[in-house]
This record gives sequence, C-alpha cells and structure tokens, in this order.
Amino acid sequence: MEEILQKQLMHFQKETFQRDLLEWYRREKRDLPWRKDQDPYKVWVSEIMLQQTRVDTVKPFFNQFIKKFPTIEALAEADEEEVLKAWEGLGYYSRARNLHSAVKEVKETYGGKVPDDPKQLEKLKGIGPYTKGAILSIAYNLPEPAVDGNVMRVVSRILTIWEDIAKPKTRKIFESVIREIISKEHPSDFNQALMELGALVCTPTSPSCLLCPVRKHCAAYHEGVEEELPVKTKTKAHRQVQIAAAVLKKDDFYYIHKRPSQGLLANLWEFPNCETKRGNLSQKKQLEQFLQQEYGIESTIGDLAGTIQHVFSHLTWNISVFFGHVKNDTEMKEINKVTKDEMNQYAFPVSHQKIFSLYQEQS
DNA sequence: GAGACGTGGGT
DNA sequence: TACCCAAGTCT
Repeated sequence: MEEILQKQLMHFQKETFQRDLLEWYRREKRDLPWRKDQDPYKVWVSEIMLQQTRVDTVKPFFNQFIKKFPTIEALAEADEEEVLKAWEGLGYYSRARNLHSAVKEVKETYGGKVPDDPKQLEKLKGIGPYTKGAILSIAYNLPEPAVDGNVMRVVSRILTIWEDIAKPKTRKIFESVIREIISKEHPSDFNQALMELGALVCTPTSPSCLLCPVRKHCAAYHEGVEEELPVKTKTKAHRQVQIAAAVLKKDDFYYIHKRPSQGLLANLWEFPNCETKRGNLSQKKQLEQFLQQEYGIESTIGDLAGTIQHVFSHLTWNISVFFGHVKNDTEMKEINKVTKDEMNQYAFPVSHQKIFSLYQEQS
C-alpha cells in the first residue's frame, strides 16, 4: 500500500468509525428480499443480480427467481432455457449462464453446499473478487473485503484516495484498506453498511454529507472535495450499427433464431435480422437477400414498419423493422417456427420484445 | 489491460 | 438530448 495511505490509516479512528457506521446501518438499512436470512445460495443469487444493476430493478427478478428455483438443487436441475427466461430483461445474460453452471458445479463437487473457502469460491464461474468477498462476509460472516463501486467511492472520499477507480489494479488498494478497517466482530454488517451508505448517502453526485453518520471521519468532507472524488477516467464513445429485422409469419407460425452461444446476448432468441450497409441496395433488399442466403427463406418483405433503438454499454443498434410473409421455407435452416403462445417460453432481448409489440400494434 | 457485456433511471 | 451511472466478470 502507498506510504501516505499507511500514515493516514495510523491516525484513523477505526473503532469509532466502525461504531458510527454500524449504528447507522442497523437503524437505517433497507428491508430487502435477500436480507430475510443468510442462506448462502440466496446471498449468491442476489450478489450476481446486483452486479452493475440497481436494487429496485433486481427486487422483482430476485423474488421470482427464488420462487422458481428455491435451492441449489432446483437451479442445478433446471434447463438453461428456463434459467435464461427467468433472467429475461435483467441484462448481462452471461451472469445467468455462469451462475447456472457454477451451481451445478457446487452440487457435484461440494455436495450442494456453497464453499466458505476463498480459493474454492473464486474458481466458480461468474464469481470474481467482489462476489467472493460478498459471499464470505455476508453469508459466512468472515472478515473479507467486498470492494464494489460503492465501497471505492465511499472509501476514496473518507481517506481522499486519488487513484483512478476505472483502472483494474486500483481495486487492490481498496481491498488493503478494508482489511485494515473492517470490523472483525461484524464483517457482514460492516461491508453491507459501506455499500448501503454509498447507495443512500454517499452518492456519486451531490452526496448528503449533512446526513452522513461518518462525516466526522471523512477527509474529503473536511477538505470540501467530496464532489471531486472518486477519480474516474472517461470511457470512449461507442459505435453505431444499422440493423434490419423481420417479423415473418406464415399461417400461425413466427420465425425466430437462436443467437450464438458466445458474445452479445448469447443464447437468446431474436427475429431474423442483419447488419445493413449504406449503398445502392435498400435495407429491404439487403434483408431479403440475407434471409435467402443465411436461412434459406424466400420471403416478401413489406415497407418499413418502424424503428427501434437498442443502446448497449459499448454500441447502439438502430433497428429498422419490417414485416413479411414467407413464400417458401423448404430449404430453411437455423430457424425455429413457433406460435405466438410458444414464444413465451423463449428469452428475447428487450429490443426484440419491442419489435414484437410493434408488430402486434400494427396488425 | 482494454474492451465486451444489458438495461433502465437520473440529471 | 446525451451523457453517466449501478452491489463486476470474463477474455
């Protein structure tokens, strides 16, 4: 750890800080579905869902997921299709596939008990340094750091740490700090209190310092630089992609395609679509050619029915939506034909749910 | 280490 | 409107 930081920590009132923080947490903590007990499986599921995702978004997904898969065994025995369906709309779908895979691993290798050993935990798919620490501290009350964005923001302010939190190696500095200041008696509450403080009081913009239970310990508050911290370098602008998508119908059947098992929206279902390029060929023509060449579908495509934008972290799809009729599918491949009712069993990305809504509005 | 990987909400 | 963000992990 940095020498300056070491010196600062020597003067830090660790015991009173812990007491002030824990007292506030026990008074103010939110009543959340995953705080009803300390079942390691539920802690695990909640921590995966909460990655890069707001509490209010997670709540309904967590309740429904636990109802459907109440135990390790129940989830281990489920089909991936079912698990993805339960995750539909939550985003970052590799989390669902990794969780499913890791739960099967726990059932087979550890007899269905979530490991309380850091070395075993970090081998499981989808469990990185943060989630490992969260499970160890929250489910097993072990004094391990669980450093997420909240903790880096809160701690960077309290100790005026000016390292760039966008850089991966910066997390290690915060883990060292937490090992120094964590409550050995109440590591679970301590870690959760730090995150709760970040969510409710020590917010990214306009933090409520006057309501903060630990402001007397906060160097950034005393120096008036709380808005300058944490330091986080900008991310670059993302790229735009033009897409043409088709809702194809023949008799009572719709045509859907399963995305590849790797990459963006892996293993989710979608309406047939392709990236289009600006040029002499219209989007409609490019789409018809694609459907013929890629999927062996002869179709008649109508005029542009509408557009839908799908913004990801790293790119944007600008989707032109077309409706069409299939003339001949005897040579068809890589496509499932399903009725409207059957479609409910398949997980679609939000943009493709919108595509179908558009279709239903117009027919 | 930088970029991929979703979605919805806040300013 | 156009960012930025929210309990990160994988490649």
